[in-house]
Amino acid sequence: MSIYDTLNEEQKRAVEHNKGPLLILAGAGSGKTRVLTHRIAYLMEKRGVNPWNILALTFTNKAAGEMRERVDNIVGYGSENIWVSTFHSTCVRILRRWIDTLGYDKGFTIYDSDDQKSLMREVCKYLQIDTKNLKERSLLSVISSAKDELITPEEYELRAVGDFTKQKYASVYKEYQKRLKSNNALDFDDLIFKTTELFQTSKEALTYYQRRFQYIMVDEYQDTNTAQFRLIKLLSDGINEEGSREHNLCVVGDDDQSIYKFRGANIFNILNFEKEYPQAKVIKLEQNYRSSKRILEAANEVIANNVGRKDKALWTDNSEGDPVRFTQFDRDSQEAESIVNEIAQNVQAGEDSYQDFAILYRTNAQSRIFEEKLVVKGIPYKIIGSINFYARKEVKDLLSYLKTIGNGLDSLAVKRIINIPKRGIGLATIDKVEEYAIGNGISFYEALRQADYIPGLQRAAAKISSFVSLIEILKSKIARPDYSISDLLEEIIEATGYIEDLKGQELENEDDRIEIIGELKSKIVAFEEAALEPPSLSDFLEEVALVSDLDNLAEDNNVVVLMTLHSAKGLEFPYVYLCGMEEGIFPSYMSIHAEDPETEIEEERRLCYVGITRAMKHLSLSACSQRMLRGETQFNRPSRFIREIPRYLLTMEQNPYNSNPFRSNSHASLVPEFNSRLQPAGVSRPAPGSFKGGANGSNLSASGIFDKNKNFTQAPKEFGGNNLGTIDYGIGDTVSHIKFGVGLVTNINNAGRDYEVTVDFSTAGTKKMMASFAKLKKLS
DNA sequence: TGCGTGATTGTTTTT
DNA sequence: CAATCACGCA
Repeated sequence: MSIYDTLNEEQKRAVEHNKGPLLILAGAGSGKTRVLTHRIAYLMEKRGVNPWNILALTFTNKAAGEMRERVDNIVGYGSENIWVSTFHSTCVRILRRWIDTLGYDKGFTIYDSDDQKSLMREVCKYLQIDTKNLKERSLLSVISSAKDELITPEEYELRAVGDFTKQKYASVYKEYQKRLKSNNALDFDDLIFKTTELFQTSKEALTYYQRRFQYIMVDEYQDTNTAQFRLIKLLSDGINEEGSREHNLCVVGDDDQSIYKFRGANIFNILNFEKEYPQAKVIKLEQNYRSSKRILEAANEVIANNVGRKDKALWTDNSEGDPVRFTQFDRDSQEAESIVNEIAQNVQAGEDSYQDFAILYRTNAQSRIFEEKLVVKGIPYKIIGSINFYARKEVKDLLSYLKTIGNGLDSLAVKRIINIPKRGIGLATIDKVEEYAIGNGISFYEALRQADYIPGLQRAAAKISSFVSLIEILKSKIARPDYSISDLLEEIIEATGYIEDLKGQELENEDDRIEIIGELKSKIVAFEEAALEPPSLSDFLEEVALVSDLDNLAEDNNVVVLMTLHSAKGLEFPYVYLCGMEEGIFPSYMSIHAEDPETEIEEERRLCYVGITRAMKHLSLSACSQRMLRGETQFNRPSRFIREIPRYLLTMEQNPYNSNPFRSNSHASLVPEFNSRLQPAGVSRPAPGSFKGGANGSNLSASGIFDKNKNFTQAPKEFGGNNLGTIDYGIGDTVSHIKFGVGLVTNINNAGRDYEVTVDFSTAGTKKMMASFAKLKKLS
């Protein structure tokens, strides 16, 4: 029996597809990584393709690492010659070799978003742009979108004619790009952009890679942006020995999981693949191997509310599974505590371990309260993505030393550390040096070396030269072949007295900070040990620039993981808690109030689909009627996505913390149908001592229970009353249900604002349901 | 130059 | 509730 026999029919067809473009529409959990890895194996084993000629592109290092590992496992030999890497690393690798043709130095550094912001700050200062009105972040996002669309500063300027704001953006973009170049630095978007630029200017480079990459695979194709699309297209446009274009391009994606529009992802890349390549073969993978029937159905029902999707229907042979749970809490603290307690109980019961649980949320800020509760309970956990390790202050400081030593042209790094620890070199001095540097067309560091010639420095000049000689000494040391990066770091800490300085500052979390430095040391050591030959400083800096939090997930083994829905894509967990299912949180306030809410809500819905389909066995959704967000209390109604899940798939619970639901402080109804009109979630910014505004447009005003204009302090009291509608059936009556047909009412419970009715259906079995959802009709 | 204070202000998601 | 910023003082 061969390894290919374990594949289903469609998977097999995808794996065995011969030449020409192939689009694999792979639903969530349909085994797409399996198909990709088996296809690579198949190409090598059965079609004699040289591993050297295969390129597999992913978006995250984690995905790349997984694919590499799985390929290694099924391919006997030669797998190390396959290029399996992220778009960004691939581009870095190419640029390291060729970027001099674009006028950059091959030792370029990569700027992260903090660096970008610092640089943009300088640009704004230089161009005298008031960053009160135009924030650095928004300018950067304009530039980022331009780069995603492969628009150069010059083109941007051309398009900006007659538009004052755009002309301003154009000048910012130009200056920003100029400074990046003089710092010999590239930002994330440049990595892709410059690679396409390289391929368009250097026939030699393009031909080289076209010849090399005769088979190209792209994972998560729905997330590609225009620049990435162009890159793939250029690479796959090569001519084979017979002189024809084969386009051996295999892309895998799921339009329903396209969640990176904000980052420039162009969903038409996947929707129009067949137009771009009319000869393309399309294969759909619709069998899900991950989730229970109920979870999958919930996901299908939610995503069905989107229009303009590629037609597909996911199904599974897995068991029915437990119902999906929805719990409505009063407060975010209760939500967190309840979830954390539940995880603790489950683990204590012995069936499951911490790593089986994931807590997913829309925004990073929501992790905080969970962290609090997890710490109290002593549960091991890992929060992905909130702050990247390499973005920590201490780490950035020390890395800036490394960068300064490795690439003196990176002025940002030099400026960052010139006064860390304090050397008495202040802003005024830096400005003078900067002026001199610009005036003489030299780098900032070069200007520092000439400090003696800079007018007006006086005492600072001596301080600068001692800094320069420190760097120079370190530079000469790293040139020695036996001197490692970890030695260098050690030396930097020693020579600068960095740790002593840290201790001297008497910060409250001093120990954490020192521990972080230790962690950096061990990461460097690990990097050096993993390398086949002694890595260079720039190798390490490159690794650091491209690694994300998520990539290290496998390092911590048995922990509960917390992350955003975006980060969760591609992962799976037996238990998934999808929390903060509230209007204004998820879907986000931004999407509800966007210029084009329809489109934005669809993206949120895809995100919800991604979240639901992460769950294998147990899915628990929750919302809070009251939530603290950045120092203010929000009152939110349950998310519309809850309502999109059919009732018969859900069990609902309300305020488990209140034994008496009538005393609940809840301001939002559990019953989504109750608020038939969708309106913005209410946010109050109360003046001290007085609540005003409030749950505008919520069910409460709609129901007439209280008026928008009334004070909130009074509202909860008034809301004590019950909303129980009347039901015209009782225990023992026969009723009919729209989906389940005819059944016998066996029990009715008062569940706070609603009745929970238990019905014994002749065909569908016994179901518990909320009276207001079930719309039961009395028959006798 | 550097530090402390109070005020202001912000919010999605990330390679 | 943060993080950032302007301002004033040593």
